[in-house]
Amino acid sequence: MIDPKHLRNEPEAVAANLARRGYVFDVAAYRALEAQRRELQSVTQALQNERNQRSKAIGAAKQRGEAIEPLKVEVADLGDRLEQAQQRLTEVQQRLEAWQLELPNLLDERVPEGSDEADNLELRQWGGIPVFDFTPRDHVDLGAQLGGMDFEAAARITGSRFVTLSGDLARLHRALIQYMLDLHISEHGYREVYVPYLVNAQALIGTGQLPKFADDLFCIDHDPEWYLAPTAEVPVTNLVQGQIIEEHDMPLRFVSHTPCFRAEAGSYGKDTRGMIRQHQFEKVELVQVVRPHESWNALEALTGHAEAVLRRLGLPYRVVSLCSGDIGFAAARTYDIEVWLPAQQRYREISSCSNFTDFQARRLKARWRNPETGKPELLHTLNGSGVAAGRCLVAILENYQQADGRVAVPEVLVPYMGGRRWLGEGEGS
RNA sequence: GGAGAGGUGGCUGAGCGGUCGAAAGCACCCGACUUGAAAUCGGGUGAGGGCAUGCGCCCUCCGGGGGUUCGAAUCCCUCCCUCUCCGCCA
Repeated sequence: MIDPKHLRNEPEAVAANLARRGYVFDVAAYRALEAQRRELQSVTQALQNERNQRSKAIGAAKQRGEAIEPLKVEVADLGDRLEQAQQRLTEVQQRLEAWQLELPNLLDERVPEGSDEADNLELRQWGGIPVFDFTPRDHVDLGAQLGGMDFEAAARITGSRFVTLSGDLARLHRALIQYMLDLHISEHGYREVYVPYLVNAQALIGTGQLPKFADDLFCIDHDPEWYLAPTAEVPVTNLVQGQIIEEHDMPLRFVSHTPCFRAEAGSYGKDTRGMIRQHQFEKVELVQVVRPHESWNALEALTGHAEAVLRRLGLPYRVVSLCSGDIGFAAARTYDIEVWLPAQQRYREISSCSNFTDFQARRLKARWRNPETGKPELLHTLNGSGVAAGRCLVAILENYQQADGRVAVPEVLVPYMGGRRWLGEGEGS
């Protein structure tokens, strides 16, 4: 949520910022509603004040042993007037709040202008693009040849956009996750957390998935409604929901391995082949909870932590700064890390690292105690994939493939693979 | 699933329907004492919001929602959560 005070004081500035996203904020309509709110609130509070005074007077009179019936008659219609005013105020307040919950975060000024993916700004590349003396196969073909990647079985069990892995591939997938967790815990200072995969609406509102993006979520038939978490960002960031964090505990750095569930509504016909876009995938997520003044540095550090995974795995990648038209709802600034996929001859997103500034914190009522003021103040939240396991598996298969269909195991994963150096030979394949 | 207890400020914990936003303690801040610190003493200290934006005035908040009442932290209904015991169980 955008700071309501800022919204009130400078709606034009907010509108101008949001316009960069292509979001139209109707300042006049907002002003009108806000004026209504102000008027109704003043009236309501005046009535409440009167009620309080009268009630106190009645209480005092009663204690003096005076008759209170005449006093009660005087306030007979006060209750009705108050209730009416309150109802209208509540209605306007709810409309305002609903509106504010649908406003995306303000963009940082460094976010490049643009309308879509094509306008994202490349910041750096790492690793040479591999050259093959044969036509590289994609991960689906490789998986079929290696055995153990079965989309048909998953379709029987559930439907499209699911996969089953078995043997070496299942183990490699698990090895990746273990490796990433170990790296972030032992070298990057994160604390591992285990969290619920089913989350309630309030948690999703807190991080910004609701109310606007309900179509992207799987909802469970349960009262109250529960949703399958689309990313660990939701349960992990909500660890600080409603909390006041002491300064000496900050910054908080959490890493969590979870499955992620996405309805992928609106992506029909997109990436229908293979594991790139699934309803269910595994991810190792990095979340940071920081003091406001350090969040921009934290974004650089967090992105570096995600990059470290790809460097250690020897996977070529680039980092792009998402443009104003492509950046997510809650983010003030986002770096996407894109890994090279030889079969597609292009970079594909494997991590997305964002600074949400105080946008999520305001929705979450997540605060820290600022020692300079002694008061609880909104903190800043960040997160990034570190990294998506499914897509990383794809990248390893495609980048490490050999002419004969075997796949080399990245050096750092060998210990996690029981010493195995090759997929496609020996037991397990 | 069955039975019971409870959810109050940063924490612990009081609170006959009427100056209760809430006692007390802890923690914290300021001051005094002290060479300094500790201890002690005095004072202060919840959050969100509206109007004024000089001081200030006012509203809301005692798990969530609804109700009774002139008036609710206090009574009623309902939902959620926590704890204890029993049952079942990965």
